Amino acid sequence: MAIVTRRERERRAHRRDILEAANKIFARKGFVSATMDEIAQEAEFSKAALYLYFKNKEDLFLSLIHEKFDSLGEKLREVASADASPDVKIENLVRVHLEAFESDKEFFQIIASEHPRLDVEAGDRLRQDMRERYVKYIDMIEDVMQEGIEKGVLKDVPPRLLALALTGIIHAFTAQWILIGGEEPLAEKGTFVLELFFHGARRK
Amino acid sequence: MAIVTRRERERRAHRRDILEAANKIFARKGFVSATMDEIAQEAEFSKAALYLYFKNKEDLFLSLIHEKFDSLGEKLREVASADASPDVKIENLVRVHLEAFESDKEFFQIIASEHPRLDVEAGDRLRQDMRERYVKYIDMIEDVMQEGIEKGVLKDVPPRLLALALTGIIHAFTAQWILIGGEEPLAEKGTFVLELFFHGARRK
Amino acid sequence: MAIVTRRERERRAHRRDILEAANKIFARKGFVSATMDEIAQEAEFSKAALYLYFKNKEDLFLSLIHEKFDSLGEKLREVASADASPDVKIENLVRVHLEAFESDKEFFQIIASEHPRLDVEAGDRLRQDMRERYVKYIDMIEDVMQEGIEKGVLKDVPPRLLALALTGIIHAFTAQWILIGGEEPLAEKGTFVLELFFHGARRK
Amino acid sequence: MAIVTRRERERRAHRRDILEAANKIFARKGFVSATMDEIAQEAEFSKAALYLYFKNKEDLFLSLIHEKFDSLGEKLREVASADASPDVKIENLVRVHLEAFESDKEFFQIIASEHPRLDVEAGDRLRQDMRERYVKYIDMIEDVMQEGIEKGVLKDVPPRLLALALTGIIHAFTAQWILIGGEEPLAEKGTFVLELFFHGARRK
DNA sequence: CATGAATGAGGATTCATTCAT
DNA sequence: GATGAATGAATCCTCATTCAT
Repeated sequence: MAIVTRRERERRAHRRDILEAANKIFARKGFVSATMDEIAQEAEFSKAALYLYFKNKEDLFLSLIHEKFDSLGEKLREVASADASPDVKIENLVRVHLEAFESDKEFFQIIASEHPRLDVEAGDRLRQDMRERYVKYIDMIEDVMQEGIEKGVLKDVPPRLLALALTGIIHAFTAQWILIGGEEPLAEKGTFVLELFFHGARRK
Repeated sequence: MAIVTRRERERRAHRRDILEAANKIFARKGFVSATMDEIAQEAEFSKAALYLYFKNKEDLFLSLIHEKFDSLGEKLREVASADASPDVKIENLVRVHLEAFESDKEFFQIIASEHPRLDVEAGDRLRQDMRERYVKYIDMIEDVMQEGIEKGVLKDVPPRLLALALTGIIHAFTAQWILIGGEEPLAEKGTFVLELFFHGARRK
Repeated sequence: MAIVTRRERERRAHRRDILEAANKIFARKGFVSATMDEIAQEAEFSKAALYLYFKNKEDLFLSLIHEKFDSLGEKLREVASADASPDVKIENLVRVHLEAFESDKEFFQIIASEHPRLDVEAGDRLRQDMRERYVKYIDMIEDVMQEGIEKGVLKDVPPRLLALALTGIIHAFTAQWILIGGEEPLAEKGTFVLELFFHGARRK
Repeated sequence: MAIVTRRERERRAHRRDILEAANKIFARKGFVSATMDEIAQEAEFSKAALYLYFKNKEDLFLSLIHEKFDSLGEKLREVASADASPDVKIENLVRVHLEAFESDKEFFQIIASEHPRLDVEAGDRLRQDMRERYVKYIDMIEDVMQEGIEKGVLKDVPPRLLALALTGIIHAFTAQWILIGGEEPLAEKGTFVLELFFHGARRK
């Protein structure tokens, strides 16, 4: 059992406050346009204080990405490794996704906007890092698809393509949902996503 | 008979050169991080020269967006208004999309990355403008879906959701394709996209 | 009892240093030609530091104008509202003026050179602001003239014209004084100014 | 009799057009802020054309100053060297001044605003040059004052101071006149200027 | 003679980051 | 640990001036 001093507790709380502020600002402006000044203001700390908790702007950004991404990853992993049929797993996958998006709209805006530039301009840690996370995330979904194929639930096509298709649909819905203000419950769209993914759009 | 002097011809060519350079740099760095200096270098012009052709950085960016977006829009409009069954139209929609992405990888990277921040931080022309284009683009696809529903080809569900699903799949495939380097022909994925969109992933 | 921390004291001192440097440079080059770089250099600060104390170049300039102008205005107001005959008031007016010019040669060079363009190209705060100050300044002198007329000391002519004439003479003397290097004491010219203003140049 | 070809005539006309445009723009913006582009636009010539008629911006400005200043100087010289009493000469001096100001409001705005910076930042021709003109101008007026003193019309005080006082009054009136829009006839103020200069403001 | 096009040399402003207190 | 203050390194944009046609 870890002993956590008051000092340590406070430290963590402050760190969290800063991350939350960063989340808001990065979502609003994107990585480049967001300024440390703004984030400090939002966090109600001095600019210099940010540097006590994070090495630099990139580190702050990355920490944010890691934390949130890991949290989603954790949930997905649970779903994927659960003892359930592929059907149920996929259903849960979608649900967890939509719930995550809904509860953290701001963060996923960041992801959506910063992701595409990742492969180019490689070299710096940031890009490399985000890319890896993303790949791992798709990999995990691919695994579920693979299992679905093996168990005869899904068509025998490249499972990566299935993973991409599913996440593509989810992301498109989410993007649209953000675009229209993110008010109505997103989770409700789950059944539609699944219906479409499983059976397609053509009338039988 | 349009009289085009050599002067005018050169002017247009230079404008085009700059746009192309901008395309490359914006795709690589995003709007904010791209610098006029870099673009000038890429275009083999002086920085000041850029300002002879475009009012400022935003104008340059917007001109780029307009031009390319309009070109895709034009092609989609042709497909949508052609005298063909919804099936064929959707097939063509996908094909045109993938072709466009393939032939202009760099540009669509820009779109993908700049779009998400558009609704936030709105106010300036740039955001407003891009947002409008995007909505118009989805609208057009929605119309095709609507027609498909009316003609009994597609399930009777909100056509906008169908439009989002289709573009979501396409974008996911494209993003992945870009991620892995954009080498293998993207167009080949068309049949898979259609199969998935029409019939879903479940084995019958 | 005002509590002034060392921090605060230093801040004010630095602000003052920058204003003084700005005074010098603006006087030498005029508002447009003066560069923030030069001012920073003169103030022995980094260029960026200037922006910690003033919003921008215009703000720096305006702050300078305000401060000095207000100081002169204050002195003139004292003179004007004193309990004294118009004769004495006018005498004091001239004296205060010449003293102010003499002790702040550089600043009044700025005024002289930036003022004329104020009415044209109006619109931005700077112009508007300087113009208002100037009008208020002439107004105050006009009031003294008005009083002189009412008390039968001055001829019954439009008091504004008298105000203009007096300041005109003063400014001409000052300009000349600056032109020849501003070395000999300017205050000595006071009696001559008064003699001329009161009795004119014609031999009796 | 000089033979003036059409070529030559046109050249001069163009030169004049440019000078006039420059007059307008310099008056509006001051030397530094005025741009060659604006002047070209106003003159309805290409920017490059300006350089066919004037070596550079400074040369254009100086040419303008010279021309106008010389014209005023010429008139003043005529007045000064006329066969008339000092009284009449001074009267004419004032009249010519006010007429000149009135007919060339824009130009004298330039003078008023650019003059003060002339003595500092010396070295470049421009400053040097304008300064000389100005001194010569005051000198000429001083000569008339000197003559007035010698003929017993004016008080025996340093004639330069008298010259400064007279021009000071005139300039103050003019500045005010410009400030209020320069509409009402300025020349009417002549008698007031003279009355004040000769007899002062005190009631007898 | 005239001009459209091009550019080098700045200049204002911003911002991540460092330090002394 | 926290912060106010300071700065170097960009970055956008402007403008006088030159040149090929």
